[in-house]
Amino acid sequence: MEITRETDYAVRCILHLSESPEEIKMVDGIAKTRLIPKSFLSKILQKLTKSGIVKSYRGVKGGFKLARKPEEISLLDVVEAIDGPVAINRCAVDKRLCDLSSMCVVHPIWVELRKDVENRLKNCNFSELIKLSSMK
Amino acid sequence: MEITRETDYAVRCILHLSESPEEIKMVDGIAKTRLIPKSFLSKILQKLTKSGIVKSYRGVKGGFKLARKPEEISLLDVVEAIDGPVAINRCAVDKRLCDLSSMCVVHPIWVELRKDVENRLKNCNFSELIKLSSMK
DNA sequence: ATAATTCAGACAAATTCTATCCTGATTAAA
DNA sequence: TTTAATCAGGATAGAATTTGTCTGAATTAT
Ligand code: SF4
Ligand code: SF4
Repeated sequence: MEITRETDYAVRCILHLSESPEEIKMVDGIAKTRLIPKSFLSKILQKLTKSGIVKSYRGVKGGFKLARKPEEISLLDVVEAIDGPVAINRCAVDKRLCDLSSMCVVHPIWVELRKDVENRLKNCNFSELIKLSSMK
Repeated sequence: MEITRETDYAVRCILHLSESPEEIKMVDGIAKTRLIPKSFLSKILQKLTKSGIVKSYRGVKGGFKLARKPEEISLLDVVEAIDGPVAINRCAVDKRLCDLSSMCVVHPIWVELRKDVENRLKNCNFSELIKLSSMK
């Protein structure tokens, strides 16, 4: 039960952009400072753009910057943008995916755990994370 | 971020065995009543045996039964036996898996979330789950 | 126009998931 | 002692997902 590297890369990337939310940054620079394969990051940024977390600027002097303020972006936003819903178990996102769900005693456990994980991720925004890094 | 089907099957299986902890049950019967592919369940039961959750009995009238009481088996035990550690993110199980971990501000978040999920799963044992099913 | 940059999609290697099958070992019972 | 039932372990394999790469088209500042 792990997030993918892709998701971790996305988090690194948003972290990077959060450090100077006004600046437009290029894929190449982000990739190098955050140790992410460049062309892979390119794809990730497309997803982040589609889900409205970053904004893209094409052409010369183009690049990416946050679409909203760091405090308005949660870890959950980023994780869901890349990996889809944090399901924990498939039935927790849609009962109908399992024929046993109506009589299954474990089902409610997964549903509850899912909510819990989601809440924790939702309560963690990138403004807070950045503050932690400036304290070093 | 999901458990695998294999893990879900394992949980179903332990649930089944927990309903009559003294009885030795055959793969075929468990597979049929819990809707698990038989040969796959066979493999799963091998893992559960190796990790000491169930005991196997070979030969005629052989099969499987729980190695300890249902209240002494947690969801975490089963999940870990099949899927390995509940990592949430790779760095949460071993910092050294990521070169950035020493200066990463997200790392502690994953570590904490991991502990939290583990505790929830640890606090859920199969005796409690069975009680829920008998209340229907 | 030109150069720089993202966008979109096709492509593909590696890994993991989801099994199946076969042979051999073990055991209870006839 | 023979036989049938049952698990153990390993080989195999298709499907899905992960983890990327590459290329050409579109866009834009200069
Ligand atoms: S068996 Fe229960 S826990 Fe497993 S997928 Fe079905 S409903 Fe969910
Ligand atoms: S970048 Fe941070 S969160 Fe991601 S794997 Fe490395 S230490 Fe963990």
